[in-house]
Amino acid sequence: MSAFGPEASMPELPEVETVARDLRPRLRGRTITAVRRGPAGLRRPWDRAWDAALTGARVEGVRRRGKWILIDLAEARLLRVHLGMTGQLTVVPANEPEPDHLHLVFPLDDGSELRYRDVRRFGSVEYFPDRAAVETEMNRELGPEPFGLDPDAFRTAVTGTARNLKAVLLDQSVVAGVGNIYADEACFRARLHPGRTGKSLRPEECNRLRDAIEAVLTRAVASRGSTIRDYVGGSGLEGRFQTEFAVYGRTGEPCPVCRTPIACVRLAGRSSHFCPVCQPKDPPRRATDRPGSRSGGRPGGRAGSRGAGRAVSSRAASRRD
DNA sequence: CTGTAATCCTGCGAGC
DNA sequence: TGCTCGCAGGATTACA
Repeated sequence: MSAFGPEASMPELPEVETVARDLRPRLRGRTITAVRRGPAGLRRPWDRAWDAALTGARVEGVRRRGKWILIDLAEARLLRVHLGMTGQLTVVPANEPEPDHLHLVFPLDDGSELRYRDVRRFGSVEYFPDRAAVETEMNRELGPEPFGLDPDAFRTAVTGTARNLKAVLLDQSVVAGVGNIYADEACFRARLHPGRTGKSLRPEECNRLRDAIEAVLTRAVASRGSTIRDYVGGSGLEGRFQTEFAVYGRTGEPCPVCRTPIACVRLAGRSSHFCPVCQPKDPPRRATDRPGSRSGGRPGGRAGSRGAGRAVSSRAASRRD
């Protein structure tokens, strides 16, 4: 592992879930007593009025949605955090020495404090006075959580686009929480080339992908996510899933299944790792396939072509009113 | 519609 | 030793 920065945790769903779980018992029931800010701004600018709004706010709970951490505050208010690439959200004793790149500190009523540190400042911390309004907006932009995905809806979303699988998996409106690492790992587990187009997948391949996403993320959550270099979760413990990477960051190393060197190409603007043998680019044709068996009569589900102005895009498939 | 690339940002390692 | 450069990438935006 040489090409990764020192803070590179690349927080995807498993890492964010780990942080949320670590923070939950440390934050629940606590009251924020002040707000301190560092000089550097984050992705979304901090509103000075939030200082007063947060002071005295009691924390009711900590949740995760996609890659977002949601800190529920009393009176239906919300603190929303995105870790970006290098964000770290921790609760530590207030007398703990402050590290560099510390951007936000929320002292708590028990002598500890919630800290947001972020070297590359791709992350964000935002306050919302109306929790329900934010959730409505998030549910409009985010697809379903990747656990217990409805196979039919997932198949519709995947086969309804000409984009490649890597782009589809990174699209948070299709499935929420998948990032570059777990997209590659899921494609490997499903034995699908990440450059395959969504609409080229047969139903059985869609189901394989669906199952692979869930399996990879479940295992990663159980391992407390992946630690690349010295990333730590909200409690200071390291993740272990990086030792289970089959393809990610393993360019040139042997495929764990067939020993073929892992390849790396750029897809959707991201480095994409795969086994050229286990994940063939061309859709496999089975000997048992009857020639000419799939002809007419597509089930009439016409999802596209909505004339309205808004860009509904692929989101329509997984959206529910 | 799809893809590509730039944007934000810092640290690291390769190369000179 | 010390410099530049490319790269890492989540989300967003502009453009081909």
